[in-house]
Amino acid sequence: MDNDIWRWILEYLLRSSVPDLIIKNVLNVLPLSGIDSRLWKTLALRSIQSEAAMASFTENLLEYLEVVEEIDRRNGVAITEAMKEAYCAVAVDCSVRYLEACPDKNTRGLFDDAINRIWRGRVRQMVEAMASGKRCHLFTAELIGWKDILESARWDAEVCGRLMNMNTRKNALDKVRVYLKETWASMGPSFLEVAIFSEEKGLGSSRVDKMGDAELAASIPNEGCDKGDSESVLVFDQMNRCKGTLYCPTNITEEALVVSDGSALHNAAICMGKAQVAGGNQDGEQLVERVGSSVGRIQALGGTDLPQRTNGTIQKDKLPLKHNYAAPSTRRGVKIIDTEEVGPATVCSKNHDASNIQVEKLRKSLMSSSLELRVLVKDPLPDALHKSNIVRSELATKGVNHEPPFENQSTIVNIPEQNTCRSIVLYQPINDILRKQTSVNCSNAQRPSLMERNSTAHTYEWDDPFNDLPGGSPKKRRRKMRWSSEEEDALRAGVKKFGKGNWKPILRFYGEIFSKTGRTEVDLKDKWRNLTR
DNA sequence: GTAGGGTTAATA
DNA sequence: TATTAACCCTAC
Repeated sequence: MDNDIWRWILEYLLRSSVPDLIIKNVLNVLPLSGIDSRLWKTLALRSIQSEAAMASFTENLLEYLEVVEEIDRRNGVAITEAMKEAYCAVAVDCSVRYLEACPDKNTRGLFDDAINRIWRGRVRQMVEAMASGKRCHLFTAELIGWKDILESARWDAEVCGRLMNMNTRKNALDKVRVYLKETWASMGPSFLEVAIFSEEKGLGSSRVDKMGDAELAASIPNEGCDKGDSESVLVFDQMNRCKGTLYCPTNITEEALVVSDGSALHNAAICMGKAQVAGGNQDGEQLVERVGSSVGRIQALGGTDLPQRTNGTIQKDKLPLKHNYAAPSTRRGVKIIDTEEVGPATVCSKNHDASNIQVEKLRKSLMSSSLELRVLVKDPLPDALHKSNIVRSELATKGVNHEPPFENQSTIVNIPEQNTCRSIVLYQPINDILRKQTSVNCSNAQRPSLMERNSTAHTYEWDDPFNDLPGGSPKKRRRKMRWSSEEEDALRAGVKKFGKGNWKPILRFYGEIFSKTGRTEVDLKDKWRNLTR
C-alpha cells in the first residue's frame, strides 16, 4: 500500500475517537517508515490524550511532551505557555503521587526515586542544557520553584503535608487538557478529513467546477454577523466539522477564502482579495507558492484565534512549504489542503487539479486499503459488539475507551478501573504480534549454523577495478567513515528519546546530522552496539 | 525495519 | 598480530 495512504489513515485514526487498542493494532501492522514530524507529533499527542483520558499520568507523558517540544522546535513552532504549564504540572503530579502512596517518612523510597528521576534527572538535564547554551523551551522558573519545594518535602513535614493536601492530579489534568485543546486546534484536521469533507462539500471534486457562484455560495452556511462589510471564512473545528461561516468585520470586501485546513488557520493564511492572494495578479489565476499573514486577529468559532490579514501585503514563508491551495474558479475563495506531498504550494483559482489528483488518489487507494486493513488488523471487539450500541455504552462506562471527544469530557477526575485499556505506548517497538506469528510460522525454517562461515559477506572496496564488471559483480563496499562526536551525541540522544531499536525514527529525527555522512539505520544499530560493548 | 553474525580495514 | 570500528549480509 502507498505510504501516503498509510500515513493518512494513521493520522485520521489518531485524531479520531477509535479505541486505543485498535490504534495499537494498526501501529503494529503499519509500515512506520516515512512518518513525518507532523505524524510523530500526532502520535505523541494521541498518547498524551490517552493518558489524560485515564486521568492518571505516568512519566511517559513527560517524555511525550519532550518529543513534541523537540519536533516543534525543529519546525520553528513556538512552544506555548500551556505546554510548559502542562509539563510542570505533570512532573509535580508524578512526584507527589508517591508522597500520597507512602506518607510514612520511613517508606518514602518511591518518592525519593521519583525526585531522582524527574527533578534530578530530567529537570537537571534541562538546567545543564541551558547552561551549555542550548535552548530548552520547557524549562521555566515555575519548574525550578517546584523542584525546590519537592526537594524540601523530603525533610520538611509541613511542606510534605501541604503537598499531600493539594490536588495535583486535577491540576495536571486541567493543564494537559488545555494544552491538548490548543494544540489540536492549531494543527488542524487530518488530511483524510479534509479530503472527505471537501468531497462531501464538493470543494475538492470536479463537482465544484460545475457549480455556479450561487450554488456554491448557497452551500456555505451564512451565520453570524452582517455580510455587508464582512468577509466569509468557513471555520472548522479540530475534527474538521464545519462550524459555520465566519464573517470578518474588515473593510476589505474583495474575496473571502474558504479555508478548510486548520493548520493554515493557525499559521495565518487568511488572504483577502484575488490580487493579494495571487501575489499581484489581478485575475487571480496565477500560481503562488506560499501565502500567509498574521496581521491582526479575529476570533473564530470555538474560541480559536484566527489570524487575519487586514492590509494589502502578503507575508510569505509563514506556511509550511508543502501545501496545496486550490480555489474554485466560480467562487470567491481558496481552499487549502495540506497534502504534505504535493511539493511547493500552489494557488489555483481556475482549477484545482492538484487537489483533485490527491483526493482521487486517496479515494482509489482507500478502496484497496480498507481490505488490507481488514486482513491485517483484527478488531478487538467482536462483531456482535459493534452492532450493539448498548454494549458499547456499557464498555464505555468500563473505560474501554469509547469516551466522548476529549474537549467534551468532564473535568472531574475519575480514576478508572485498573483493568482498563492503558494508553498507547509511544514509539513502541513494532509488532510483537507479528513477531510472534513470524516466529511460529518460521519455526521450522532451516537456520545456518552459527559456526558456519558467512560466505555472502564478501564485498569489494570502492576502487576495485573489477567492481564495474557487468553481470553480478560484487557490491562495492563503502569507505570507512569514522563517527564524529556530533553523530555519537545524536545517537545517544536518539536512543534516550526513542529507545534502543528504533533506529529509523532516530535516523529521521536527526537526519540533518546523519545525512552528512550518509548513515543508515543499520549503521546506527552497529554503532550503538559498539558504544555499548 | 531490526538483530545478530560475519567480513574487512584501521589502529595499537 | 590482536583488537576494534565500520560495514555487509541474511533471517525474521
